[in-house]
Amino acid sequence: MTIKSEINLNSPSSEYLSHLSIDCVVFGFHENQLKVLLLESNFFEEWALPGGFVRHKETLEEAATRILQERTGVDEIFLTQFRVFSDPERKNPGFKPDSMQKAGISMENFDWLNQRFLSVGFYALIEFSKVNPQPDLYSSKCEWKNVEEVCSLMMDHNEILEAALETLRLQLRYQPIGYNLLPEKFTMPELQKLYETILGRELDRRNFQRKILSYKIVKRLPERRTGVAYKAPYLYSFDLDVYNRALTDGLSGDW
Amino acid sequence: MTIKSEINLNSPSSEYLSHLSIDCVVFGFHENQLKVLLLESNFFEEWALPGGFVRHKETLEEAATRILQERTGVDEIFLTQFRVFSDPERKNPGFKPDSMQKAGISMENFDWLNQRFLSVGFYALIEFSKVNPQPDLYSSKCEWKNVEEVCSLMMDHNEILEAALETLRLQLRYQPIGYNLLPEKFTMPELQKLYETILGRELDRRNFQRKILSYKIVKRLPERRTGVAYKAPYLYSFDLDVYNRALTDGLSGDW
DNA sequence: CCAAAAGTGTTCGCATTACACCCATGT
DNA sequence: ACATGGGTGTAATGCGAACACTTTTGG
Repeated sequence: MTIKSEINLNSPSSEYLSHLSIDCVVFGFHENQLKVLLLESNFFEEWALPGGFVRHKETLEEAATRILQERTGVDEIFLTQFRVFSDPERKNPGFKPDSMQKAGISMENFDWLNQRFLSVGFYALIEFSKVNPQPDLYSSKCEWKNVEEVCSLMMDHNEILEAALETLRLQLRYQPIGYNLLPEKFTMPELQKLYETILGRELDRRNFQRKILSYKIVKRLPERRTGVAYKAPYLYSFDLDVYNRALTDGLSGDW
Repeated sequence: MTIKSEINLNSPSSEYLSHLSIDCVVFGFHENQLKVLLLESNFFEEWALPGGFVRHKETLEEAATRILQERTGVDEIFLTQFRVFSDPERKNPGFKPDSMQKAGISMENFDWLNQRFLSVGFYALIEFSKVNPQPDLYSSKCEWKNVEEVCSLMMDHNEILEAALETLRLQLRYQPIGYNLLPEKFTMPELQKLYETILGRELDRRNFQRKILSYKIVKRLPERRTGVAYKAPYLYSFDLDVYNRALTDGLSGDW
C-alpha cells in the first residue's frame, strides 16, 4: 500500500490542526443549470464536498484555496467562509474499522480520522468552462453535479451544501452575482436563468432586464448570439468597474 | 498562587479543543446608546471580549453559551456565529513570558496559551436591564461600554467587534430587531434610536413609525410614558407571533 | 407561415421620501 | 408663554409587478 504515504494519511496531526477541517462548496453554471463540484471517495464509494485540513501557518482562507487546488485541480478561486459545522457527532460514517482496513488504512490513522471534527464551510462561484476538474488520490471521480439532483453525500455534506445555497440566496439580495459564474459574454436570458436557479423561482423577463440594466453592472455588446433557432439575443458583458463598486457598496435590489 | 488551579489554566488541552477559541460580542441598549459587554483582564490590564475554549463534547453554540455564562454571569442567551478569525499571527500580545510570570502562570501553560488560536466570533442581542454583569476569576471588571467609545482591545478583538456590527447592520435589512434589546415596553422614539445607532445615521420620525407599524411587529399599548418633560409618548410592545414569523420569513425593509 | 424566444413600453399600485402642523408637558 | 419633543397627514416620486404587442429566426 504505497498509496498511504503518497496521500499523506500517516501522522497528519503534526502537519495539520487537529479537530478542524474545511469543506468547499463550489458552484458553477452550465447549460442553464446550477452545478456543484463533488468528489467520489475511492475508499468509501460516497460522494463528498472537496475538503481537507488546515496547516499550522495558514489562514482558513489560504487553507481553503489550497485544499480546493489539491483535491480538484481548480485554481485561483476566491472562497468565502459562511459557517462552522460543529455537531460533536459529526464524523465520517464511512470511517469504520472494517472499511478502513479494506482501504489499507492503519488503525492509528483511523483514530485520528475518527475523532471529532469541526468543519468550516466555504463557498465559491466559478466559471464552469474555465475548470478542468481532476480527482486527487483520495478520489475516483471529480465531477459537476446538478444542485437540484445531488444524491446523498458523506457525513453532513448535504446540510453544508444547503447552507451554502441559503447564503447565496441572501447574498443575491444586496450584491451583484454572475461575474464568476458566466462566461465573458452572455445573454440576458442566461443571466436571468442563473438568478432564477439560485432563487428557486421564476422572474419576469422584462422586469428582470430593466432592473439589471438599471444597476449598470452589464453592458450590451453590439453582437448577438447566432445559430439559435429563434430570434438572436444580444450579448452582454459585465462592467467590472461598476460591478466591483456594487460588490462593496451593495445594491438596493429586492428579489 | 491558588488562583491558577481554581481558574483551570493548568493542562487545559485535555479538556478543551486546542487551537480553537470563541469570542462573544454581546450587544445591549441603554440610555439610547448601543453597548457591548467587555471584560478587563486582571493579568494584562487590557479590555477584551468575553471568550473561551471549546470542550470536546459540545457544539460551538453550546460552548459560546457556556463561556458567556462562566465569564460574565449572563445566562440564557441565544448567540449566533458570524465568522472565524484565523490569522496565524493572531495571538495574545499580552502573553509574554515576563507578564505571564508576573501573573504566576507557569511556562507550560504559556506554551499552550501562546500557540496559534483560531477564534469563532459569536454575537448576541440582550436586554440591558436583565443583566447583572459579573467578572470571572480571570477578570477584574465586567462592564457595558458604548460601542462608539470602545478603547483598544486585546488581540484582534476590535476587528471582531467591527465585524459583528457589520453583521448586525446586514441583519437589519431583512430581519426585525429589538425584542432582545429593549425592555418589555418601550416608546417609538426609543426603537427608532436603536435603529439609528446600529445604522449609524438618522431616520425620519414619521416614516420610521409608519414602516415599523406596517410590519405589525409592534403593538401600541393604551399607556403612555409619564414623567417626561414634554408630551407623553405612547408605549409599545412586540407582537411575538408576528415578530417570530418575521424572523424566519424576513422583511422587505430597505434601510 | 408558424412556433419559439427575444426586444420593447405602459400602466397601476404601493412604498419611500420629504415636509408642516398641531398637541402635551415641565420649566 | 415657550421650548422640547411627540403624534399625525399629505403630496410627489420612484420602483416593482403585471401585462401585450412586435420582431427575428429556423423549420
